[in-house]
Amino acid sequence: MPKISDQKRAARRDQILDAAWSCFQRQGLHATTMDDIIRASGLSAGAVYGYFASKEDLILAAVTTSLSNLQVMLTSVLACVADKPPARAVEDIVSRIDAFTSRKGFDLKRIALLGWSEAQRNPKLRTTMQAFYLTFRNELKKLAENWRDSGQISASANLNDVAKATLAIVLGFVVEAAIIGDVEATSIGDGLRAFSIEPLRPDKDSSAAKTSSFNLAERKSRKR
Amino acid sequence: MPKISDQKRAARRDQILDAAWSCFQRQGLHATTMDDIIRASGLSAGAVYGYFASKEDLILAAVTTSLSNLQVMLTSVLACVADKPPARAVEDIVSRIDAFTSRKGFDLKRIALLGWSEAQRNPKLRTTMQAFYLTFRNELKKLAENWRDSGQISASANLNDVAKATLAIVLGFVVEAAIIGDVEATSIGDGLRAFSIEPLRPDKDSSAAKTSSFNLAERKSRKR
Amino acid sequence: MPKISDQKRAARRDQILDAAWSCFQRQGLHATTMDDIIRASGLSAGAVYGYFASKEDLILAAVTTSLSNLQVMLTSVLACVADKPPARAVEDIVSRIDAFTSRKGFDLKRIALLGWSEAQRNPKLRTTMQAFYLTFRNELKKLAENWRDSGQISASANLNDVAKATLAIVLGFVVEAAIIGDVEATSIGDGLRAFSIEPLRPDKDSSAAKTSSFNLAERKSRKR
Amino acid sequence: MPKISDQKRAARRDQILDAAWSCFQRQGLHATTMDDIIRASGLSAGAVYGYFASKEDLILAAVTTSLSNLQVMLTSVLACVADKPPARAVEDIVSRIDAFTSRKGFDLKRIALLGWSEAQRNPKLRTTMQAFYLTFRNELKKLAENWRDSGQISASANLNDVAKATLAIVLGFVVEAAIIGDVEATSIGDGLRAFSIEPLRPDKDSSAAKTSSFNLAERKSRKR
DNA sequence: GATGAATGAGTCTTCATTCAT
DNA sequence: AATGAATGAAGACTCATTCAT
Repeated sequence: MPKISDQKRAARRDQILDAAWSCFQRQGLHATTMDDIIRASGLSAGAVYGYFASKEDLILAAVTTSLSNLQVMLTSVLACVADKPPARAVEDIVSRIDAFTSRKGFDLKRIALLGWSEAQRNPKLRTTMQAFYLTFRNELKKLAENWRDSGQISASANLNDVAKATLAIVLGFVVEAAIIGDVEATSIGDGLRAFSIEPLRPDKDSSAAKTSSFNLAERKSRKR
Repeated sequence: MPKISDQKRAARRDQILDAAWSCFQRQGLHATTMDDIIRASGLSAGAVYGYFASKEDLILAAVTTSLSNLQVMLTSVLACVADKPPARAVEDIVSRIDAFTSRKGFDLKRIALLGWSEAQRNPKLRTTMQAFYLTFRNELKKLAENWRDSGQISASANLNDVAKATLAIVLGFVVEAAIIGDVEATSIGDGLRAFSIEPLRPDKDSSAAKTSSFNLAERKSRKR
Repeated sequence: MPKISDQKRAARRDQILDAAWSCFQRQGLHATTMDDIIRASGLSAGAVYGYFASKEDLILAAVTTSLSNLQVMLTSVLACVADKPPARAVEDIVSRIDAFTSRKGFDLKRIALLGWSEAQRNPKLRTTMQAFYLTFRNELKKLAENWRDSGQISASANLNDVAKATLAIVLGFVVEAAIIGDVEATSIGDGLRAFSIEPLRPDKDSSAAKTSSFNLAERKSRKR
Repeated sequence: MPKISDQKRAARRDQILDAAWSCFQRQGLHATTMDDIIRASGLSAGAVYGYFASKEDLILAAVTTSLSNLQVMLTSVLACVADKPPARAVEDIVSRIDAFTSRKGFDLKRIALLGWSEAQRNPKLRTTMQAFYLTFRNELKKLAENWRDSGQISASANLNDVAKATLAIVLGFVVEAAIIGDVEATSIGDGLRAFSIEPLRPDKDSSAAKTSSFNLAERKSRKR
């Protein structure tokens, strides 16, 4: 039988990964059986094992792929956000993360929790994740540099600390949204803004659409 | 063996819970087998099942107990922190969480990730957790009220948003510390302070710029 | 501590046996756990094991006791029935068996099936049962002798065969009643009578109450 | 191993069912472990569970299959027996049941007792069995109609009662043979015949009286 | 290359029985 | 004598992985 084309192979791989995430999200990483994934993928057991040597492998690939998709997205937001003031920048990042789905119908936030948990006991996964978050945090540090240079944060601030705190807010949003579920990017943005010297948005009502490129529609019901 | 005293019974229960957490932390919730826990507890299978009806039950009890211990601790920190400025308050809360171990040798932060992950697929656990975090967030809102009343945050700030953002920072610290591992309470405190009007700590200015960004060990000796 | 009186001991034993049958009847012999019986008896595990050395022992005792109660009853019916014609005698025996409950609320018929099944794999039980049924069949043979001597069955009939067939009808009634549930003593009596030269009961409608000492009330809906 | 043929699949199923019955008959339904059956079948645990979802399922299938085989057999005997006089017909039915083994080396009679016992606590099995016995009894009723029409039983007999009594004799034979073990079809036939107007078998008179009551071995050579 | 039936070690859980108090 | 907590050997069932076809 003729070798399958590389393109087809990649498509198959994605098909399996899709199926896997769909199951993982519904049942968690460990409660999902290979059989669940096999059935969801529409392939045979042998076929799936032709692409991934073991369940662990499949989990690793699934998480890595998601992370890599996320990376691409973050690079793009960070570029857009380079010149924005802190609270706004964080809000935009969070907003994009909130909206992000590596594949149709998948909630990155819930998936992240699964990955973090698994990283506790899977060193390879842990390493991959650390690298990812360190890279991201480094980008946040560059952002912090901009903020400092433009006087938006204290001139003597330790940029590493700022990056750490900023990353914490972003990650914390993911947890809060996944577990409690009533948090939005704007809550984080407005909350953070309250801490700062940055004046409240003057345009809050009149020009909401212009102020942020991301979905601010939900803001209407505000004002306590 | 006639009827065991309530005290002894509770002690046995704790003994099992201790064993369980020790295993869970090492191997994760699902990769831990009942046999692991049974052996770690020093009891027999039957005895363990006399205290917890199923593995799921044991997991639920383990998480719930941790949460409840955490609750007690948080109540006490929140009282201590009521009059402190934002960054300082957050730093103190985070610091206590960082140091917290419900039982000797257990890292609450790693445990939290396991619980969050499990809450995705265990409705009872999810509900318990939501209640816990909502309660905590409500306390943070009271704190935010103090901040506002004392002019430490914007007078027109939405307190719910402030509480949400504050909770995010705290939860995000847990993730960052558990996954990357190089974050401390002071990083969060200092990072957050950089955003604010709150003056920098007098003993900070001179050394901040020199501090290595990833090696934070030196900071430990700083006065807080 | 003083020795318990023999009377009290016997009462305790009966209490356990009662509890056991109640469970057995509901759940079957094997699906019933010792704990079920212990709880139903209101005693402690140790106490129950003070009376019966093992579950097998308890089963054997339970069946044996029932059989022995049944024996007493059968002796009395057989005496009453000595002079009655075959179909009537069988009907009366069956009727008494149908109504028999060794203990309040227990259906002998259902219990019998459990015992028979268990006898397949428990030699001691099997032997006990064989002895019981052989004794009963021997009584039926004496009955058959009366029938033959009074010309109610063929003079040249093999009395052993008659006893075997008679026993079969009685046992078969138990099965049919336990499994299908729509059979009564009168059906058996009337059905058997149809085979014989014995004229149909002339008193079928007018004097039902007198014709049989046992519950004929249910006969009303007859006549196909 | 690609898709297995339906035929092969059915053969494997039968292989498991054979193994199961072999164990059940030896040890009873509940004392038989899945491991016993697995080992007896020569397959693996997983394979067996691929054909039967649970032990309960396997028991149900085993009983149902036996019942269905029995059904086929009974249909054929009933056809053969339609014109025979009562005692003869019963004797023939019983004789065929006695000889029947759904699979080589299995004793239907012992198996029946196990099934009846199990039906007490398994509603699905109970229903299946009731349907089976009701069908069979209905066939017996048709037989009874023939008997009545040909004057072999009382013209005014209630056919339902006759069918009930006839079924009782058949079922009772099964019990008696399984528990005591010294009964044969001829005993039942002869015993029943003694009750009736049906003339004794011409070859019977001379030897009947001499025949030992419990050793029926000699009877085998008698012409039927 | 693909299939999916088969494998069998490993999981959770039960329960008859014991024995320290 | 009585108690009931503890034992631990099974038991039913699962599921990642393989390999004959």
